[in-house]
Amino acid sequence: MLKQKQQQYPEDGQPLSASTGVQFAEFTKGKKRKRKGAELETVTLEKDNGRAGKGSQRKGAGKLMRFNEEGKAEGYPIKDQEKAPVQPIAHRKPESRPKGHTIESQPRRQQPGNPKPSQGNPPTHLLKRRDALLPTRKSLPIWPHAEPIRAALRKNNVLVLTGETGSGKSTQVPQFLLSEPWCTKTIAITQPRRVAAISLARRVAEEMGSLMGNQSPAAKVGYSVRFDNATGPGTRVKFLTEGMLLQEMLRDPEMSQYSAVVVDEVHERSVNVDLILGFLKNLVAGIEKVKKRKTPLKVVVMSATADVEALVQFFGDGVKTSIENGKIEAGDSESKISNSHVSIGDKPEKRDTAKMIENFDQKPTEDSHDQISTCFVEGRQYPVKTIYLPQPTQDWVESALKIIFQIHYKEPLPGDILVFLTGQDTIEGLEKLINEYAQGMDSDVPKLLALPLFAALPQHAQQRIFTPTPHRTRKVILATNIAETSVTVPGVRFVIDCGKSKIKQFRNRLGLESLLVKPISKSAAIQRKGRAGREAAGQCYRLYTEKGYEIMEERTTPEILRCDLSHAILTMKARGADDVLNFPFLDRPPREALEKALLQLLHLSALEETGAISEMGLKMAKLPLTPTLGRVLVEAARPERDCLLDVVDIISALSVENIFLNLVTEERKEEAEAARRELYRREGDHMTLLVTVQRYSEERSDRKVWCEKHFVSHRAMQNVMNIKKQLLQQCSQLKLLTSTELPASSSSEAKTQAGLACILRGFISNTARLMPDGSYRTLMGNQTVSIHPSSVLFGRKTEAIVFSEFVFTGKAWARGVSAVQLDWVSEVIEAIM
DNA sequence: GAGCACTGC
Repeated sequence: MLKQKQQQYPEDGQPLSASTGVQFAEFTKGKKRKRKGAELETVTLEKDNGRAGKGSQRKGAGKLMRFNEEGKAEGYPIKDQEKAPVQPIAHRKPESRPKGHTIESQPRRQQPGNPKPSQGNPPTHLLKRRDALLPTRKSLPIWPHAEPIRAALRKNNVLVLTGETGSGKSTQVPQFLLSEPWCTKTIAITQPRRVAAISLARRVAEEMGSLMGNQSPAAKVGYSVRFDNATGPGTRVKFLTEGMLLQEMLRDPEMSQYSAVVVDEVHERSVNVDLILGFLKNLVAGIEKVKKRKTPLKVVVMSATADVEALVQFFGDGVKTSIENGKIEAGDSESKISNSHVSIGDKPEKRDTAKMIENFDQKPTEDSHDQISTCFVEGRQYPVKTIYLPQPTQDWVESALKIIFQIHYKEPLPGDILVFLTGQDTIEGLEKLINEYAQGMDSDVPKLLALPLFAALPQHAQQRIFTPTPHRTRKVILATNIAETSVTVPGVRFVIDCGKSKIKQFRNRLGLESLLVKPISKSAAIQRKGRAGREAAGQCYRLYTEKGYEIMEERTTPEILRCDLSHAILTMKARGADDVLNFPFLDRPPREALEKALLQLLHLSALEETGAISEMGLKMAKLPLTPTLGRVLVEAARPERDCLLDVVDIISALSVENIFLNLVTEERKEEAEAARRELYRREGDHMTLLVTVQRYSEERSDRKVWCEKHFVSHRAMQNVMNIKKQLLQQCSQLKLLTSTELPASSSSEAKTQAGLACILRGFISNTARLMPDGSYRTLMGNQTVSIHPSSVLFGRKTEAIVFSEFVFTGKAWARGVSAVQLDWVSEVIEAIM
């Protein structure tokens, strides 16, 4: 069977014949250009061709590879960043690191005569490095735009900047603004991911000849991410994650420490970025009831895709329009803008990069903030040829397999293949098939090395994609959409895109979330394709037809339209944006979703009957937890509960991915069951988590060995301890930690009951009772739910349950389950209804 | 007796 199939792959390196069922319609430029709606694609191709020669001639381009062309060391996830904050990004090429020293170690070797950093002058080697980097900076596409950008922000408070991949916007824009007369304080630049914030800060520090913020009081550059704050009194450029800035905005509503906020990667449209933009809009327009700033806050919104119109409209009169229309449709706003506005400078279609700033009045008012500047900066990308399937396929694992071997036989090395798949199971399935087929290859054919890549994969296995490809070998990286944004895989010239991805969707009616395999959007398809053209010209095989591409949605549905909104709304209320139905949303969630979330917050007593935020709600909003978990924590601090320390342990464990390792074989599973038995508690999963965290904390000899013995993830437990520490700090700040709790003050039975009562208070909508037929039905909603097989209560019958997770995967499952008494549940429900 | 894309405070 295997042999037969192998013979379908010709050995002479010719493409597969029609008999194999794989044939591709070639993507032709001319044909495509005439087609409307595919313009973005066409434009990229055109421009790519134009830039290819330039790019390849560019000297020193390769040396910058550790950063992408924006000077951004794109997010290889170093999970234990806080443990190794100065660890070089995993895929940095050794030669691209500063030679002979690191920024971190050098200061200790200061010669006595050299100026000390604390005296305000950076060490000379930093200045040398700064000067050496200047030519590279000057060659970035954004460099010629420095003056227009400065001029635009002198005139207006808001700038929308579209910069394609490789334009250099993330590193250069803050540096352009630093010397401006209005810029007397700090510039904040937000990033969706920790690694990006950290590595951008490092890069900009190098370019500015500065130390990192926590190394010297004079250091000008810093970053701030959870568990890792590297800022100091002299920090003028501060990279932070979106979540970090949101927390700051709750504590300092007028953002008094900043002169400007640069919101980067807006096109990714995280819930956090949507909230930040809404708050900034209110702040810039003076709508929010915050203390007025003495100087206006400058706002730069940066996006990779040309969504300028929507953003301009948003900061212009967006609020009004969006309320009138209920929901802004992308197409709608586009046509409106183009009718009422002149051209906004160079569109992507043009290759010429003349001055691109043009201001245009949205509507004349006395306020200058109604004027928004826009700017487009081209990127640096090699051309990528797109190849579609002639016929749609159901079995993309099979199609991918054929194309992998077709490329392998036909295309010369080097040139690795990146395959986008939906999840772990399809990845592992394809990996197995590749290895089977590769065994049958002739010895004169180069080898194939299949490497899986998904977030749940252990760190060391993920690292394998960065190790140099062995001689006469082609890597095939099988990835989820982690490779779309979070990880840049080096060496890729061929992309195979299955056109699907798993998307989480919250169902308001049922109050549960489900994970669905859905077609990706055009913008995601373009993003995936672009991964083939980062180092050289490439090819993208799409496992769908050209028609299939054309019927894709233009862009991925923003997260705010498909998630549980209770956290977002609590944040809004905590910031004083009381009227959530009229909040300036870039995309307005359906009314039903907003109301569902408001009701949920009311049930948690985070809101008063009037809809105003309660004192409890304010505390919950300041905790790095979902509203439900926040509520559990606040409940535990009440004197009559008095079980805060236990509950912090449980919540910390609930805040990380599974702390119990997932075992594959039956044998290992049984082994794990036996080893964990001493941790399991009949009260359920929450008390089991508590015991596990307690035992781990008590372990004084070797915690790693303890974890191995109990089949517990050491990495997850380290994370639990970090979160625990942070929660305890915040509890003390919020005056929650004033209880007289003593470990021996009450019986363990009473403590368990108190802990469960707190969990019940937070998760009151996630409760179910046992029915006579043995099934469970939720008490608020009357839906059938089953205890997930991963629970210690699986297969057990108890009169009522409370669960911390409610997911739908073929069937409604309760995960993280505790047994409770039915009258406890009824009591709480009666009290809140 | 099931199955889990990806971030982040």
